[in-house]
Amino acid sequence: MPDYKHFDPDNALERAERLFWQHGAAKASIQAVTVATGLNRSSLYATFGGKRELYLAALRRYVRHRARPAQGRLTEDGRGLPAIRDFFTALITARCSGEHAGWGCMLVNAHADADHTDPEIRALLDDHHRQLRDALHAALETAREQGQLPPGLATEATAETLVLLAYGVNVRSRTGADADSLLGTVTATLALLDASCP
Amino acid sequence: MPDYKHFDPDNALERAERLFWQHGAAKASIQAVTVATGLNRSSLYATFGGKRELYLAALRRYVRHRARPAQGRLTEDGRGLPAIRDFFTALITARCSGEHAGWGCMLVNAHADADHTDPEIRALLDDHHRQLRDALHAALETAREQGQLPPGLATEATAETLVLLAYGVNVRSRTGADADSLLGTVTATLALLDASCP
DNA sequence: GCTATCCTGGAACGGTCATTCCGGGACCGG
DNA sequence: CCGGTCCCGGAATGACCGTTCCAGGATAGC
Repeated sequence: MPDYKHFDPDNALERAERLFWQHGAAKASIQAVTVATGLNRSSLYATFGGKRELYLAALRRYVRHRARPAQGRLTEDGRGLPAIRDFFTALITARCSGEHAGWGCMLVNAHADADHTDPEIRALLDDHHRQLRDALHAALETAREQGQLPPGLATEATAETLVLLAYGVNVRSRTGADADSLLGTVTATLALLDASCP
Repeated sequence: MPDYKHFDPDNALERAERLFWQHGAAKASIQAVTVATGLNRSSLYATFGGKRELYLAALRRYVRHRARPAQGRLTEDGRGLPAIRDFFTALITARCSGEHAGWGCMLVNAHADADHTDPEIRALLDDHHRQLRDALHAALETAREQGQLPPGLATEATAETLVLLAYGVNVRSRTGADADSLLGTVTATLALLDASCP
């Protein structure tokens, strides 16, 4: 082994991830990535391949480091509806304040700004969608077992609804929507689930 | 008056609108617009200005020709919840079948692929958001007057929720989500509004 | 210390981007 | 029919895009 990498690939990938996340796949240029990472074009191409591969790697990193942990917290929280509420509260907080405020969700952004005909991207988006829906569905099932839900509720369709609501939150957060009105939608939705037919 | 325009500006704008709608602001090039419209670059620039102005004009045309009519139908439909149901049904049909299937909503796409820091774009998106929310709110108020809703329902927050649900539908339709699962979310949501506390 | 191997830096590539400019021709008012 | 005015066609511009290539330097095994 004659030489070693002089940089941390995952660190570089994180910079790229943030660039793609904030500005979109089309508008974030390789040049911008080299500036953000301090890497040379050659190293970038040698490590990740072309731009498409880099974007895909960044997207996968986003799933691994951002989406999956949040989803994992939801899955491991056995409280039912309160778990769902906390999931949305954390989501809205992350979207409206802190370092990534106004960036939305990279996966939701990818629906619009990435090549949504690319089968690999599409599979990734579909995969994440399914997982989030299943996690919400499991939480709803838990809630039902604990008597938190009206008896006839269609948990599967409701889980899908909650995913779409989360997508909506992510979309709107990009124009700087205020956290309160977004939280209001969650409160209203959960009140509907919770208090109906008491 | 020495000369007249040899083309219909609005027709050209419609072609541009479709291009931006389908592919996004960043990926649709002026070259592609000239091909789609059959116009020369000169005519394009003389008529619309630069790319930013063309995109804004296309966005405004989308609001005028696509978003506002749908919203108008909702506003003029005095039936309350059935009006809301029909609004969503028409939305999902338009998103999942026909000529524009898989294109999503140009306004929702703009959240991710346009420059969401541009104040003019942001104002346009906020404006449309407010109008759709108000239309849904009015429909909910009508529903309440007709006894279709549970008494204590927060119609404002619920209207905002429905807008976000619509955004979610638009996002997911871009990856080719099937209409049935999207319709299921609407059915579940309306069932929650309708049947709760009967 | 030598050598073979890989990484790094920087230049260079062709292509495409948005934008501009000008010449030629078509039209309308007179 | 004529002249002035504007539109259309096409070429040209400079900047930036993603990608490739090559020379030089650093390293690990021997």
